[in-house]
Amino acid sequence: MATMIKKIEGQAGEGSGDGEKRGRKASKEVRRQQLIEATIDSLAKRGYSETTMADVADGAGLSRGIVNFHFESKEKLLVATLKYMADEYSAHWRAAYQKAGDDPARQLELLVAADFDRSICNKRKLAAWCAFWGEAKSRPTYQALCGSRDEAYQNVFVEICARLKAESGYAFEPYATAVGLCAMLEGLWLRLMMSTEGVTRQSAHHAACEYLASVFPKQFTRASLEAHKID
Amino acid sequence: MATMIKKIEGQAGEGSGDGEKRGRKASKEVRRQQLIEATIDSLAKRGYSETTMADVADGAGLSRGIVNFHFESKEKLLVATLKYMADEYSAHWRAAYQKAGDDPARQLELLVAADFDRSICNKRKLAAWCAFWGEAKSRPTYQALCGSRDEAYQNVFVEICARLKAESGYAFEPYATAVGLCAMLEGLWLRLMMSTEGVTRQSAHHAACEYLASVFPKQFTRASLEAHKID
DNA sequence: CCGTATTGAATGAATGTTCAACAAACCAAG
DNA sequence: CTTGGTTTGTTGAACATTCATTCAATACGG
Repeated sequence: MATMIKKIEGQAGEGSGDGEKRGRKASKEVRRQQLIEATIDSLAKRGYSETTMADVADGAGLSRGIVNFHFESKEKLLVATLKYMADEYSAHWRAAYQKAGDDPARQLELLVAADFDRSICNKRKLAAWCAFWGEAKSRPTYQALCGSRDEAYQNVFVEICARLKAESGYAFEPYATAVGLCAMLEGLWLRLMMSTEGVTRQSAHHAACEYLASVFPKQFTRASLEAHKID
Repeated sequence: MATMIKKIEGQAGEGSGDGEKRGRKASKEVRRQQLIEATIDSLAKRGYSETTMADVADGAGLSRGIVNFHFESKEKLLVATLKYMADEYSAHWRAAYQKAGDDPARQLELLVAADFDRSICNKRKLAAWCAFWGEAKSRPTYQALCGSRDEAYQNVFVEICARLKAESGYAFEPYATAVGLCAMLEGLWLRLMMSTEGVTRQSAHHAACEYLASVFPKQFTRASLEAHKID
């Protein structure tokens, strides 16, 4: 934690050259970041309904009233936390998508692998996501932020499926197939979070690869997917 | 609601012939049922964190203190509610499984269809499930009840996949394929609950069928699955 | 010194739980 | 079929607790 703060302070320091209140403002951002991380911790450890302002403050090693200073209310804190996670997730899969170049098969493989990357697919983050999902139905703000993830994400998969069908003459419907794939990825996340044992990041990724090999046999063999395992 | 109560009272009356305190005991069960239904309503409408004892009591049209009489505490009420839903779900898929006979392909088709049946796959129940999922990580009791659903359920799918592989010579791994399929079904539920529009029970079921047709081409054609659509 | 970040105690609202009083069902006796 | 007493279900107000929010006082960088 301390390391991360140092790094961010460093970045802010080097980043923009406007002096004056930069130090202050950077510190302010550091605090927000710090409190958001503590919020994710609390969500993962205690669940949404038992996450309290006091617990967040304690987790960040700060005093009780601090959260209402940096965020206006508990509601705002939670929205900021969800937004933070949504942005992080979005940036992560877009990076993988870009790295894959123009080959749809490679795009698919990297996008699927990205979903099981350590940096975003760990018990802590998964638990936090699930906590928000559980409340999303009754809160339009959460629903919008959780849903926006899918909007663009799913469209990319639809496009990839359509291209693979065109180039290899598959019989499937691109849209329905893409929806099913996205659902499977989310479902595997759910399982990773739920089951105490038996399911690991590796085995979940393996199940997804099994799907790729079955549905897109012209592009993927089980041997080739095996070779590109995640860590 | 009133209709349901009548029916249950009637069943209890006809059912067992031990007189004495039977009428009372039936009424007690009716109250529990009524309160559990009100709890599901509240979970769906307000979410887990905003579900209060007062709201449950109001929803059932009863007084405030009644819940602590029939259930010992809020915690116990919620556990009973989850158990109720888990039992209902279990009974539902087991019925479909039994109805399918011994043909693995038919078992698969009916099990998948059962997951999108109106009686269990509706916004109200889905929202309640998701509310519990969101809290499952931090509560061993919830985790056990949510997980027990999968235990037996998933094993059935593994068995079916193994038999289909043996009889038709597929290349997939039965276990990984079954895990992926179960995950997809859960993920589709999640999507049904999340997205305000665009996803319906029918389209979700369609996506699952698309998966069946892609992974088990020897057993399913898109045309045949189309013929057995759900209502 | 000025202004800003931070503290921690005080406050008030929300909520789960308890309980004494009340109502209704039940049963036995007249 | 009444009657009276007993058990059981129900009510709603009182209580205690938890928790988000507020704010006056304080520390500290510029």
